[in-house]
Amino acid sequence: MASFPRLYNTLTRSIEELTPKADRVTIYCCGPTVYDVPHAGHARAALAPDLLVRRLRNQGHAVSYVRNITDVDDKILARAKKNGEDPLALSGRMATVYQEQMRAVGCLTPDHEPRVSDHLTQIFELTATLLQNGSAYAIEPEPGQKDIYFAVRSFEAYGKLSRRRIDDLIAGARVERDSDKHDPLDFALWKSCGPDEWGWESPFGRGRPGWHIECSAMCGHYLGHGFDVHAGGMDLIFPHHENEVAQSEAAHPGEGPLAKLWMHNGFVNVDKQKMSKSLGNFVTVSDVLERNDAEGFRWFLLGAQYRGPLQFDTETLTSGRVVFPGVDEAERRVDYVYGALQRLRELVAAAVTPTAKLPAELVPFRERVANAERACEEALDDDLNTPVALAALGEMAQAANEACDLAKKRTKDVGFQGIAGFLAHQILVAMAKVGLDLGLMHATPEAYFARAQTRRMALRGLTAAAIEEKVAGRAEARKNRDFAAGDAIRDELLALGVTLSDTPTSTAWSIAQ
RNA sequence: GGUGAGGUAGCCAAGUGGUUAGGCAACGGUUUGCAAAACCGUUAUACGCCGGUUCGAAUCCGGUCCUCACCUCCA
Repeated sequence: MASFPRLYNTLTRSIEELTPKADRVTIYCCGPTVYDVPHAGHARAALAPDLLVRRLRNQGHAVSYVRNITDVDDKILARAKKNGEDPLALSGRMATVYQEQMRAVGCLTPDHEPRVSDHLTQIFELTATLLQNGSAYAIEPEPGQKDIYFAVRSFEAYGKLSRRRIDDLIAGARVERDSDKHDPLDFALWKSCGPDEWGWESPFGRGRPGWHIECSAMCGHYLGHGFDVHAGGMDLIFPHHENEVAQSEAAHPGEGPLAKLWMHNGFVNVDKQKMSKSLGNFVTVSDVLERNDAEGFRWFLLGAQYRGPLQFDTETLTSGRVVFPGVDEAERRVDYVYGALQRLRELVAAAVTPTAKLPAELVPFRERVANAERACEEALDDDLNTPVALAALGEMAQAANEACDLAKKRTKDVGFQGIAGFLAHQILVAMAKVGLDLGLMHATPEAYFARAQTRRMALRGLTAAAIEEKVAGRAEARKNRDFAAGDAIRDELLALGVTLSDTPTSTAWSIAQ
């Protein structure tokens, strides 16, 4: 029986079960305007729909996922001018960075990543439709040029998404400089420009599209009118999404709403304030990935439910180095879970004896893991409650560690080892499933720890060869039972950030964050 | 002014009427040559404030204080 997640719908202000119109769930996410590198907030915004897509696919549903890239915009033009760069070269460059970094934080590549510059035709068509049916009007600042505006008052339902009344908006009265508009709330579909300015030839003369029209044109082109889920940041509810609704629904009268369900993610806050370019308090994704593991960052972002605020703390150490304590903490959790996975894999590698009936002392482990797996899925289906889902994954890792501890105590019981290995295999399967939903734990533990170690060594200016030389020296001292000398070396390494852990046969080392 | 979100233990963060969220940090213990990791326990009868409803409220209702966001570009 097919089931679907329940999600908060901004349109109805309530939690609803996602009920797709057709066999394929259609999802559109408002991506970034690419005039600069992405910051932590962009990553959070990409994450919410990514979780939904993952969950749906893992439940066996077909999904069409579209995330646009706005590569035509006045901010891009302004930045390009400043750089002395072609605007599309700048936006192209930044789009690549965005795509790479979103992939790095574990976001699936969307089925389509349309760019405005490739969809001018669709924008022309939509604009023409709105002109034809009286939803939009043209003003001619120069002969042969046209500025085209959407007539907000022609769309009766205007304000239904953001719950604003037109008259309240007028009362809120920003100063309107462009008095050519019929109404101060009207917004541009097409902005004319001179022959030497950045723009495209259109049926309305040379110019550039307005801010909102590109999303209406692209979501309609890829998903049709009336798709299932439209996602984006909370700051887009008004005016961007309100205007999208107005444009698209005015162009498709009688065809129902543009999107059935609107999901909006909360902000990443720095000192309780929204992280934003204009405040200058932003931390870029590169800043974080330089310092922390990508999965640690993802875990951090999942640590708060997507609709609420997420507190991003920064701390400057006495050394001057800036660290992100919250991300560090999340990364330690990732270490913990990978550590448990590694132990499970070792147990499986040693022996696996499939059995229909586990001994009584192992039954509780299997039950805990099954419960945690169910809790994780239920949490995700309940409006993507990722903090609860992460707690469930942590519970699985803890059960795994306990089971491994138990097996370790019984190393001489060969029969038990095989059965424990079988249990370990089952736990691995369950954790892999949960990891797939969350977009976490997709590396092998060995690969994860190797990459973490490489990065942490680089941060501290250490090399493996230097560390191993010290470790060898300590092993020699310990072999001679000169524990004082051995401990001195260990303390020396610890001061450098290297932690040693002795096993009966060898010494492993790891780097602190 | 209009609209919306939120205030939960030292910190982060779930929870929308009654049975443990979870994590981090700190401390104690098991284990260890000593450590690390792992495991167990404590910190924790926390829910901005004042009333009300109820057998029972962090959770519902009324009031109030504070914070943040959107109304101009924003994920």
